[in-house]
Amino acid sequence: MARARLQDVADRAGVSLATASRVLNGSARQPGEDLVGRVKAAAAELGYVVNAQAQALARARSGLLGLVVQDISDPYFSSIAAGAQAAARASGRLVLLASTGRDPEAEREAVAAFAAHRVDAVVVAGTRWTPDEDAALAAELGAFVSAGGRSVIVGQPVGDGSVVRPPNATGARALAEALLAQGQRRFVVLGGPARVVTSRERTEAFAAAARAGGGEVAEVLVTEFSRDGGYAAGDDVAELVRAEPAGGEPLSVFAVTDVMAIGLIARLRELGVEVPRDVRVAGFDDVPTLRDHTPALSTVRIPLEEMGSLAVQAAVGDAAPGAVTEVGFEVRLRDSTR
Amino acid sequence: MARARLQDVADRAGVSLATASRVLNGSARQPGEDLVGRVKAAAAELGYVVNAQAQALARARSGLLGLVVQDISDPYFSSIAAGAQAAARASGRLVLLASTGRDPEAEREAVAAFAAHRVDAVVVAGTRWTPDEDAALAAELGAFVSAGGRSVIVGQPVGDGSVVRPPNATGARALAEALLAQGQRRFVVLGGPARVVTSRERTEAFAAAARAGGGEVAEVLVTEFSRDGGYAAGDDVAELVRAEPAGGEPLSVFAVTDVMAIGLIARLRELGVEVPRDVRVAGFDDVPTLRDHTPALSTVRIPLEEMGSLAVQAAVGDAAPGAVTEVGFEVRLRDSTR
DNA sequence: GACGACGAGGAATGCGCTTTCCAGCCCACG
DNA sequence: CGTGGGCTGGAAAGCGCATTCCTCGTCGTC
Repeated sequence: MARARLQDVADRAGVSLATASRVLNGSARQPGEDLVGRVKAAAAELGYVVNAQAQALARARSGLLGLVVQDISDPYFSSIAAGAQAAARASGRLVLLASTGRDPEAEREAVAAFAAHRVDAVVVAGTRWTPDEDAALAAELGAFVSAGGRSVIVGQPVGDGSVVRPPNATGARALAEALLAQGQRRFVVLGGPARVVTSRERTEAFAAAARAGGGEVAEVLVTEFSRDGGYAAGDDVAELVRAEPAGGEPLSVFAVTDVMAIGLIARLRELGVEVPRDVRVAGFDDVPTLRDHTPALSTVRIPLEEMGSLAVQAAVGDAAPGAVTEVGFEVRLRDSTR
Repeated sequence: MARARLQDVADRAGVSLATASRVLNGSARQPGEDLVGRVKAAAAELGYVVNAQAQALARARSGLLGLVVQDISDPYFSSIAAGAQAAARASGRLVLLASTGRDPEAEREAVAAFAAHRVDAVVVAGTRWTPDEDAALAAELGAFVSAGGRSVIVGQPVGDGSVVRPPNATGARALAEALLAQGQRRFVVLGGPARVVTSRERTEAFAAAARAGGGEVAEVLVTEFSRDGGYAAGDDVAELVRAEPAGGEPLSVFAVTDVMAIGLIARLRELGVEVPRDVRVAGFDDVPTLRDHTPALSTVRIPLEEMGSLAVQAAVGDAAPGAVTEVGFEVRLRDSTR
């Protein structure tokens, strides 16, 4: 059966199209009670389902929210997505999702596709790259915004638009200080490539704070920004550990994300290096799925769901565009750095 | 600046609306070379971005795909979503995401909202509940399908529409057989409430196979269908373990999902019950994020991303609606059942 | 009792695009 | 040289809805 149109409902109820529209789709002006009843009954009988596309066209707003993340299967992003989705629903909007596989060009394409669908706002979550690689995205977002859209970045700012800022520097600094307070002095930082801004921010802040507090950063290891990167770095870390004078304080490794820390620990275990006995390891993010890892991972908790939710609120609320929201964090020292 | 319309492009290029449309939006009929050039140039100069809403209205297809999952932050669903999103992109479609928090009514609402947005197809992922609770969803899907949409379920069939079937029964059976083959005989099953069909399917198949193979199912524990449920059941399991005669074969627990198994193991550890020394634990799903858990979890791997991708292909491809795709699985015996 | 204000319902316009249908042209062929 | 077929570009009719006017009826007021 073909879909009923609003006109069909109006005909069946014996009213005009305008009246039916006012009854069914939330107009400020409500017709008389009898008409309302007739229209609603007719709509129910016909199984009328409003066409949101047509509505969007007529109203010039789609009720859609674009969310682009770098990898939806990564718990970091899926947590953000959960928060964003919930907030979007609360605001009566639907979420258009794009998962880009960490490809800057795919990010740009996603924003372009969202713009074509006339989303009310777009939220881009994920670390930034080099200015060059970000340029295309910035341009696309700029075009979108200057055409009347709103954009919010979760991560490092790119172009204009609001930003929800993860506490990379402050969190990494606080973590360093907490480890120093425990008496740890010799550190290794395990980061991703320099072009990954999140990695760079955490690395630099941690290293600076460690040195400022009297610690030493023995090495900054660079690997892939992923679990497998952490795993791959296991051999290098094991070597560093073995080169340490026996009997001293164990080395402390700060892996710039939890998943890298997890991969690292897995490889170390295979190599017979025990955490925290032989080397301590801390991560960053406190992703929920890894809560039950052994040894329990010391890390910096950041409120991922809240970040998603804040981003959406900034995107659809009446907050001034261009606002920067820095969220809180909490250092969690657990067994992996005992 | 207001958005340029196709009409503006046509005017600037000195051609008709029809010609501009044919040039820019993939018509079979392409105008002469000079016109094509002029139109493209005009579009570029104006920064023209097609309005997909209007296109959808005129073409009567939206290029949208609705995906409803029960909890996007759960790695089970985020993996499915990753596969679905990738397949959707490959087919040139955008994904509308709804995460329902395991609320059947929210599932129904999501499908209704998708129907309003005239998605080409909707994919519903997640376990089913009781027939009563599923009725509303079934009706909503039925209406959507009879209005010309397509629907695919990942999980247990509800209403008509195609199904991508996780190998719950066959997988659980195979796991039981594998454990029996290792010489294990005494089992406990840790499942969710009976209304959670996925839990029921796995529980029943496992128990039947265990008994058929000469094993004994000492108990079927019921808890929440989540990590916390597994955690909460830890005390009961610990008690069962302590009640065992010393020196015998350790008990084997089959938790119907990995996350439940993880929660269970976490609680057992707190209680001083070691896995696998004091009790063995197996899970189901083999979610990627838990790959590095200790002890490594014995489980049944199911191809989550592939399931998402298959569902989308069934939804947008020309496969016969109503098809049932059962995916494969692989029993993975690891340390937790040694 | 007449006039004006107000409110309720309906006709019509437009949102931005696709797609028929038409008219005009050029070429080939008889 | 005339006619028909095949193209090409354009005009126009929707797609399904929101919303602005407009009209008409009703009630209140003087």
